[in-house]
Amino acid sequence: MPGIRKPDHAPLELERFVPYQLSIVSNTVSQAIADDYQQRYDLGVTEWRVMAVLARFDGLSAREVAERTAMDKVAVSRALARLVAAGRVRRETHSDDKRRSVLDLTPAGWRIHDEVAPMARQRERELLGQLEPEEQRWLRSILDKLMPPEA
Amino acid sequence: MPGIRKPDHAPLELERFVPYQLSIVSNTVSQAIADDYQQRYDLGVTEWRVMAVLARFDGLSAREVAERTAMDKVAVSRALARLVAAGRVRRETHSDDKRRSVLDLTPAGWRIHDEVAPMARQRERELLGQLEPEEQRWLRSILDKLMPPEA
DNA sequence: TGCAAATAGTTTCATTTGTAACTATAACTT
DNA sequence: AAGTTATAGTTACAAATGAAACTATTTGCA
Repeated sequence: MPGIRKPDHAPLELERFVPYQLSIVSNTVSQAIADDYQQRYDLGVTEWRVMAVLARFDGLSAREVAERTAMDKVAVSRALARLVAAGRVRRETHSDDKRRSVLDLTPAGWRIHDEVAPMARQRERELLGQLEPEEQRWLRSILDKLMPPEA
Repeated sequence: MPGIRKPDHAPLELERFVPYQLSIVSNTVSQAIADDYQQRYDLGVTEWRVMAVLARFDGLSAREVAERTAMDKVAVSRALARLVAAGRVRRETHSDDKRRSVLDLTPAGWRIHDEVAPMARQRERELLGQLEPEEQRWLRSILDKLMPPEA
């Protein structure tokens, strides 16, 4: 039976500490989503995020993908290498600027996207389903406020 | 100028997708806290979490630490190895069950705890400070609801 | 023009992390 | 008591991640 500490050290109560709670909730739901597709499609979280932005915006460069996914350029480069090798993303070189790539989902990439996206949405529904409609609205507006400007 | 995709593929809008928002907000604030102490004390996030629970509950075993930090036992074992080597945690063997360890912060561990805990609290205040008091209450009660039962 | 600085992206290497296997001790079953 | 199963914790190996150096191209400017 462990003892409760004296209060003069003012220890943190992890389970009521908001950054800790955010981390647990975030990891739990992200893991649940990842479990849906990781093994099934041999697709990592970073790769899925890249596919998700390319589904919305085609012709992006790798740097633009990095901006929109809050990933760094090395992570994007590695994810793209795998996606291109797997035939899920097409990579061409920009005609005016030969440093830049021009990225698109291939038909195979679209097929995977169209299967994974509904699963991700379903998990989001399950998460929000634990809340009352009023709470769902508060959570959304609070997260909008807390999101860093760049992201 | 990238084009906007046709809607028939129903691409995910990452920046409004709640699991994604949670991940960004959580990583941003966790990183800010970690930046406060990582280099300064040569202390990783996992190590800090272990110290935080030992500050509240002394004499825990490694497994109990793992439960209370939502970390797996390997991560706890590694964090403890570093903490013990650095003289921040004392590890003894349980008298009745020689498999179990009995863990406590050392005076050096307490000194670090007493410096880091206020910094962490300050970062939490800064995060919540972006919100109205009403929003802060909603966020707290929503996170309480979303926290998985074990954690 | 020609040279320095900036940008896009990749590669390399070290560190971190995750999974599985392993050791040691204790608990359960008969 | 003997043998099986479960538990606590560590170790070993592979995969993921991060930081820095590197290549190629473009931009800024003297």
